[in-house]
Amino acid sequence: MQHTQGKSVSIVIADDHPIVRKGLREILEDERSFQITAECENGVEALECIRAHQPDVAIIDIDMPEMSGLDVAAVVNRDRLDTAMLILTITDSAEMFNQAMEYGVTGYVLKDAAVTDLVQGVRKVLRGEYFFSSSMASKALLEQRRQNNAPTIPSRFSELTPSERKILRFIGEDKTTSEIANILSISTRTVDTHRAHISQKLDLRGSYALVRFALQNRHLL
Amino acid sequence: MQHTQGKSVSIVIADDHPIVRKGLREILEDERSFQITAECENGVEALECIRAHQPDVAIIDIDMPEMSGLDVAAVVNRDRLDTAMLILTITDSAEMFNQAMEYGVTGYVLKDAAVTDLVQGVRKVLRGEYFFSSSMASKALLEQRRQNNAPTIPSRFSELTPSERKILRFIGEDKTTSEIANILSISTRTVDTHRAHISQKLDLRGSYALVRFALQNRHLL
DNA sequence: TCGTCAATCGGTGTTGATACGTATTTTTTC
DNA sequence: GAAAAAATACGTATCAACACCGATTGACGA
Repeated sequence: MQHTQGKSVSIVIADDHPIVRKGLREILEDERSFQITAECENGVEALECIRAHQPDVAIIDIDMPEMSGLDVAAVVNRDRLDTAMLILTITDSAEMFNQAMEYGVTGYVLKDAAVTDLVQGVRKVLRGEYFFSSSMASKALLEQRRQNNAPTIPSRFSELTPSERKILRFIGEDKTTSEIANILSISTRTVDTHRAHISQKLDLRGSYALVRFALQNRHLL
Repeated sequence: MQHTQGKSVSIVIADDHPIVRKGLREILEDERSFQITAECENGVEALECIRAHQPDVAIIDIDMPEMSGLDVAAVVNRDRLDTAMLILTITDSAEMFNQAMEYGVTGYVLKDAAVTDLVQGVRKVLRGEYFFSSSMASKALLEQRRQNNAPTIPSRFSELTPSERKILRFIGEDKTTSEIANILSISTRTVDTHRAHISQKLDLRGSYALVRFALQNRHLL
């Protein structure tokens, strides 16, 4: 990563809310060395911007139309673009966090973080360091402990097989077991089995918990 | 409503996200005559601020900890405080919109509205006029047409009785009928009856639809 | 080739919720 | 004080899902 010292830092902002963009711009422009190269209002645009301007840092909202912030990160990572990424989000879901990490995102800031957090975050990712909002950091620590120490309540979402994910999507769409069976032309018992496996892996009990999960994690499916 | 002409306009901002507050402040301070009297980060604080400073306009986020923006609006309305209210929101739910209207809110701006919308909105509510983000306005028109023309699919959410709302909240918290019955020390059959009435009023079929509704409209309950 | 895993399908009993109803008591409102 | 609305409770049949348990097939890698 370049730009470790005194030169100007180019930044691209991507968020679908103009008010948030304005806020980000003002906060960042209070820093002498920061320069906003472009503002984007969706994921596709963000990707174009990053390709075109090759900024030092991209600040990307997760929840955007067209293409989510995670998708943008995935492509930036795949194409090995030389732009450090800082993800902005309101939710602090561990799954999204892990996804982001896999896509080479090194900064993760909650929208309700302090203003100074953001500036600090940009500085850190620029230097190739990691930065997380403090509340996020505690989450990450928990996660770590979970993976190292304990066989406790592992939310093994990533272990879901393709079929299981498909079923889970349908559940989120309010389909009953027999409806799903009809749509997929398989037996209801098969769907039943898949449901059972999903519940096991996610440590969920009861049909409603499944619906809740599917609704709340639609973006992962 | 006072302050119809050239004097300075005092404004209180309430939003739990510092970044959004910063954005709002910057946008509003670009207007000569606007003056930010205070920033609040939750509903309780907002109410105190409004009471203490008696601002001309309060810009209130709906989704705040402690006390929602709607609750704040309800109290401001009940106590007949002389502050015009402009609600900020990400969702454009018709129910919330109607609630807000009932609480004397005259401005309703989506967070993804244009920056100019916000300034314009403040100006309008200050003059005692109504202001809605354009996308909101079209929703309102639809609503109107629905109520005038057609007896189609009336979501009679407001007809829910207090008990029914209470039950619905529990349903959203994943409680079964018998659990709810235990908690409230009433018969399961009573809870059954309430469920049936709720389903009727909301035109929902199946237990999952109820859970979905409760989850998606938690803020209304 | 052998084992593992994903995907498929089945039996049976139990629980939770719905869809019909009806009916009493309490509270609110006029 | 009477009418209306809300909260309370019950019967019975049916359906959807879970919780046990079991099994077979095919693919892929060690």
